[in-house]
Amino acid sequence: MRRIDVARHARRRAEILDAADRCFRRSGLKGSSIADLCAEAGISPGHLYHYFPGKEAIVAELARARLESARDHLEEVTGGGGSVVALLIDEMMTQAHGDRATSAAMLFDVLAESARSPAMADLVRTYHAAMADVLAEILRQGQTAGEIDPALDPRIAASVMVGMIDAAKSLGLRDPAMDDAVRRASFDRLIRSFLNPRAVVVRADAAEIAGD
Amino acid sequence: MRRIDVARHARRRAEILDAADRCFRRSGLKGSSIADLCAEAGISPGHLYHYFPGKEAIVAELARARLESARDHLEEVTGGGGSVVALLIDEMMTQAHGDRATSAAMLFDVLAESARSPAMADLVRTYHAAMADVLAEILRQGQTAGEIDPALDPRIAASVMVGMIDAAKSLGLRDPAMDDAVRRASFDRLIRSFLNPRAVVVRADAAEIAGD
Amino acid sequence: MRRIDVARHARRRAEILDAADRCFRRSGLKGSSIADLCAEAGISPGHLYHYFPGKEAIVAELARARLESARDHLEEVTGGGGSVVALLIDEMMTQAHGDRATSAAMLFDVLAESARSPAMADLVRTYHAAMADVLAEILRQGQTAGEIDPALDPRIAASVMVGMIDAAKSLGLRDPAMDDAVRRASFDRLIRSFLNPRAVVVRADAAEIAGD
Amino acid sequence: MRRIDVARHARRRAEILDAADRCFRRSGLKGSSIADLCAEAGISPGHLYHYFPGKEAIVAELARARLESARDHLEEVTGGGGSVVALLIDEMMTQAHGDRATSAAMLFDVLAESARSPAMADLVRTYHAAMADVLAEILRQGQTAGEIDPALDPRIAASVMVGMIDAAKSLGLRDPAMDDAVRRASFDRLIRSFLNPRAVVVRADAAEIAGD
DNA sequence: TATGAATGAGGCTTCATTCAT
DNA sequence: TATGAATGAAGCCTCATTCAT
Repeated sequence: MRRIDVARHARRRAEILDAADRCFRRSGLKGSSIADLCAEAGISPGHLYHYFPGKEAIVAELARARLESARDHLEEVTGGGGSVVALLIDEMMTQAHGDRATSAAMLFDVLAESARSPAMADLVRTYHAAMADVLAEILRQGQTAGEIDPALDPRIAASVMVGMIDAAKSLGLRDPAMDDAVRRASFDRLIRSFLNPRAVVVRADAAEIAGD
Repeated sequence: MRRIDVARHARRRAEILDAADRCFRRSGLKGSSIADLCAEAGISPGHLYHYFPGKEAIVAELARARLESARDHLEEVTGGGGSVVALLIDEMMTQAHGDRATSAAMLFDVLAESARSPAMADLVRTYHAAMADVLAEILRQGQTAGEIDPALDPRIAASVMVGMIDAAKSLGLRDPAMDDAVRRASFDRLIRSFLNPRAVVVRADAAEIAGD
Repeated sequence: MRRIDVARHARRRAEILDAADRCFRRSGLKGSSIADLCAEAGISPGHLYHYFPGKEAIVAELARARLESARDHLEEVTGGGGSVVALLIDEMMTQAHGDRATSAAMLFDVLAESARSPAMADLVRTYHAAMADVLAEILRQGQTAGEIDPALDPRIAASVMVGMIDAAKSLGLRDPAMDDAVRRASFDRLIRSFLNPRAVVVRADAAEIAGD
Repeated sequence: MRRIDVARHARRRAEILDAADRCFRRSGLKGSSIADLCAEAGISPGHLYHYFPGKEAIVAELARARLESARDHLEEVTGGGGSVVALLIDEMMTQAHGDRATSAAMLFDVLAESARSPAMADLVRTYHAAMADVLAEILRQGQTAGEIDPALDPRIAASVMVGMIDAAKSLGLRDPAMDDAVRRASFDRLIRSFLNPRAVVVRADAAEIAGD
């Protein structure tokens, strides 16, 4: 008698998560009420509990989904060839764009919450490690290709790179007036000179000699 | 009598703000109730409204106070001599330490809120600008002293430095297991090679020649 | 096919009632939700309404079933020979044992509800009368056998006996630490001396003379 | 500035407890909502939480108050002289009267809850012990006065007496049509023959000889 | 200045019940 | 017969804020 069952359930769940995502971006984690989520999802307050055991579970699942998709995206990007460093910087600027402010807001909400909720802290640590692992692999490729200073510990540098992505987001909020070209140039220099200071110097010298 | 009252009033206000600060660090902006603040400050709920028109005002004033004190601290530190770059890095590590997690949590709460509340956004922008101005002055001194690449725009670099402080905080939450020496070395390299890649390379070469 | 369906229906109903019984014992009348009953019975919430018009009907039917089975049990026990008084006391201790606490809890829930709901009050009165009628017949047999004071009104004494069964249950909750042998001895004396004080005295005298 | 303070607070608390008592008698423990209590007490829903941390606390305090007052009442009654057994029976009938049904309902609600909630079980056990201690003292006096069989363990008999009070309540609900004189006579015989079977027999003999 | 009583809206969650399939 | 999606009222509790004292 039941047929679609699982698919339908999963679809509904996803819809609710989407609605929750919109609410959380708009009003923050604590600023969004269950009633808000339900209104956004177009369901009744009671019905939400057929899909999730509570608000915390929704937050956790959404946070996990976002962190996971960030990692997946990184993994996917890795496949192509080309300059690893350029790729990294592109990635960073991309992360800082899009629904820039709201995306950053939710990330910072999650980070703030991770300082208070052990469960959220676990989530954040786990997915940070996963992202850093993916990035470390990219960095190792860059070292093999001679693009990146071989003396750098890839895993530690990867962790720092994630910090740079956060920095890009924080600057997006702190200094939204900054010109995008300037922003990109700054992070370009920041990342390049961290990953391979020698290349930066050489390039600068070449430019100088060329009469820049 | 007038003067004493004014002083008393100001003192009380400061006490309440301190209490609020403790609460907000502990439980977050939305997670702290007026009752919590009052309990922490040792006053009655009604009385709190003699000092502040509402919770939002407390949050705003506290945020302002914190941003202002961060700027003041920077300004104060500037006075001494010594290596400007080393000073910057020390400053960054200091910021990342202390009640590290709780301090970061409140900053991220404020940043997240700034994506939603125009008033908070103004506050964040204004004080970011103030901090960046102070930092820019330090960087200029470094350029005069030959420590920092003179090609760098001091004001833009200053903005990036603030982003690095945020990055240090975010990494403190994302990767708390990272060794402090490693963390310091990473940020040392990050900042030094951003501000003066040539110096980093030269120093590395010297170390190599010395047979490291 | 008709017959099978009817049997199936009855069987299902009984299963649901059993599940409800377990829930009600565990969590109380108001403490058990329809969802709980369904989970325990292994059916869906919607389906339950094919068998019962609502929760109240389940409670009523279950109460009736329990009171009825108590009466049936008494009736059944009556058949055998032997001392009627001993049989009564055994019955009382048996009632007080088993899933003692949970069984008592449900009885008291029903009694309490009977003070509020006229329908429940009717049920309780009706089945009390039925039980007392059965017990009265036992007592009459005891009087014929000379075991019980013939001056006692059997129907009234029967009502009191039911009260004693309730007392045994209440003491089980009020004083669970009381030793079972002590409990039995107490109720033994209570019942025997109520039903036939002379026999108790004579027995005591005999014991004394024997040099106890 | 505050003056009445404590007295006012205590008065309000008592008023709320009274209102709660009325609600619980009327609709049962689980059947009374916080909104009901507040409406009955004439306060707003939120305000109740200035006096009690939650519903459970109200239930517990009310249960405690009732059990305590029952014990105090017993203690008070003890003071007078006269036949201890008569006093006990009077007490029992009194307990069974008054707002009989509602009082019994609340007791049974509490007993039922004690089978599920450890906290309530503790309360019930504690106050049962207290009541039984008081009763035991009365029984000891009766033994000294020669009214009660000296072979009886007073503490155990006291526990059984409490069970009899419960039985009186249960019979009030099960068989409300029973004539009060009959009810009294039954419990009179029950208690007297339990506490001193010999006296009952002697009295019966005397009555018989007198030509009853 | 200072208290804490008081409010009522709103938060999260549970529930008995109905409905489409 | 059987499911489980769906509802919306209600339950307990918290909150920012106001008011009488």
